[in-house]
Amino acid sequence: MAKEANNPAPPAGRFQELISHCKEYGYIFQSSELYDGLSAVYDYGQMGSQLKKNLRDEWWKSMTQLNENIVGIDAAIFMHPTVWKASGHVDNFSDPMIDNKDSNKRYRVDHLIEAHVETMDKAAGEALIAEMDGLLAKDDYAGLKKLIEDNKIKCAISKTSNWTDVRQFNLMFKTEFGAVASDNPDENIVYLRPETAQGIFVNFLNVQKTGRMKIPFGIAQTGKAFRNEIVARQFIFRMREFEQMEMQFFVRPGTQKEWYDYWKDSRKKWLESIGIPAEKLRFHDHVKLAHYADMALDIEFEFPFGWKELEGIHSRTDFDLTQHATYSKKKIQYFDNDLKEDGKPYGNYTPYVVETSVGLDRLFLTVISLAYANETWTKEDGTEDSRVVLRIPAKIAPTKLAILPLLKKDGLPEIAKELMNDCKNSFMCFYEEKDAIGKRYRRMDAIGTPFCVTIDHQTKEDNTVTIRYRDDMRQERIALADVKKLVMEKIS
RNA sequence: GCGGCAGUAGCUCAGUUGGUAGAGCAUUAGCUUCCCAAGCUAAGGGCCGAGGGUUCGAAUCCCUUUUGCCGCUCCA
Repeated sequence: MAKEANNPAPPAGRFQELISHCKEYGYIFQSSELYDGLSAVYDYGQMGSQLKKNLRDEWWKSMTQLNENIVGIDAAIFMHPTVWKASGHVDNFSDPMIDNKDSNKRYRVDHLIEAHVETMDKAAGEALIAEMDGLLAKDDYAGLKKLIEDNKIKCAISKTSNWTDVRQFNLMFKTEFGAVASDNPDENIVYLRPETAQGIFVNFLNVQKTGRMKIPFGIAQTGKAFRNEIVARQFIFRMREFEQMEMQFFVRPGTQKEWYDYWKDSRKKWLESIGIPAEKLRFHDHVKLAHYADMALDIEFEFPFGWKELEGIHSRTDFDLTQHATYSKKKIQYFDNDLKEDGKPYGNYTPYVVETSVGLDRLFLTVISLAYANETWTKEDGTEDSRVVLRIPAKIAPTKLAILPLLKKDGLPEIAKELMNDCKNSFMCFYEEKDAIGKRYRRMDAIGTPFCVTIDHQTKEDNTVTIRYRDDMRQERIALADVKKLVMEKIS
């Protein structure tokens, strides 16, 4: 029974189908749906949380277990507020913005004023810049708006001065720390981390010393990060609360290029190893580099809505460790005992960092959008048949094996439950005795279970069962005693 | 955040000029069934996204709000 996927396109419509399917089969629900939902926040359901965990475990294993020089940590979400000053997030993550009501075009206030200054004579321009800087330093948004209006600054598109109020868009969430509010509210502010990387940098010395780590070495971490995005859309692609899987690799200065190339290659291979086809992945070099980077690229995946970033590889130089050394007034260096060509050790230096950072939610979306297929075909009797199937690779599928007695009588359930008890300690199993066997197979296809075994009357006679494969619907007869071993082989 | 469109059962949708809700599939409990959904019987499930207004009466008209989609903007 050869199958043909009948709907490779259109992507937009298929994407809607996928979102519905994720909800219907317990993969992803909108957060607080009972109360109409919370914008761009999602919950993982009974199937989704297991798939997400399997992806996280696979990443964790590939980093920490398979690399002797990479260790893992789990840093807190709350960090000292100064961390975010040192990292640059407090200054760079918030810019006053203003909208033109006629063109709906949004501008950064400083960019808007600076563009206007270029049309003025030099002295007047400098005075205006000085005035703007003064207002920006005081966070005087009303004053900035007045400055724009007084100078009759116009929108380049609508040519009008019909502006909204100036607003601050700080992408970091703030909350209060400690049960009792201080007289000075600023003293109580902590941020929800906008990235997990800083938890690694501030623990660099702890891990290096207690783990007796020698450069080059890496520190891996998975965890939640939070960004108050202005617009967060496209399902779980851009969420306000999301999970990152990051590894910061500390190297000798001057060797960052070779490690950057190494991880670029290594990470793409890993993505392919969990079933992402090479032709659906591409590198995209950053044209404009962030303040901390000397090289940066995205590994992009062709999502149903286009090529978008899945993972980032950044050469962060010694920016972060140097910043934390400056702000904490503590020395953050590494003594390298390896000998140079002249026979002397490399000595003290601040290591350079190559970062790999992948969004776990985006990886989830990648895997499930590749797996989803809505298929129809013609049966031997000429009638149409169809199914929706999630071809999630067996090693990351949430449920590995469904155990199905053909009938719920004649002792078949007893044999099935015995097999269930034998297998469930080794991998996730699902037991089902209700409904016709074909219907149960369809349900397992819909949640992505790669293997089904059916216990029938012949099982009682010769201890064999039918195993049915999700991907091609093929079935074969194997010994009951071999089921566990076969599944273990397929998922390893 | 701005503009446009939309929100009826788990899913896909119907609901006639305003008269307080239906279908199919799904679910649950039985029956039947010896290998690929859609055989029989029965049951459960919605105050029509939320709040307010107009009206004798609102799923239907108006306002606000929320969520989603598309475009713009943003994404160190």
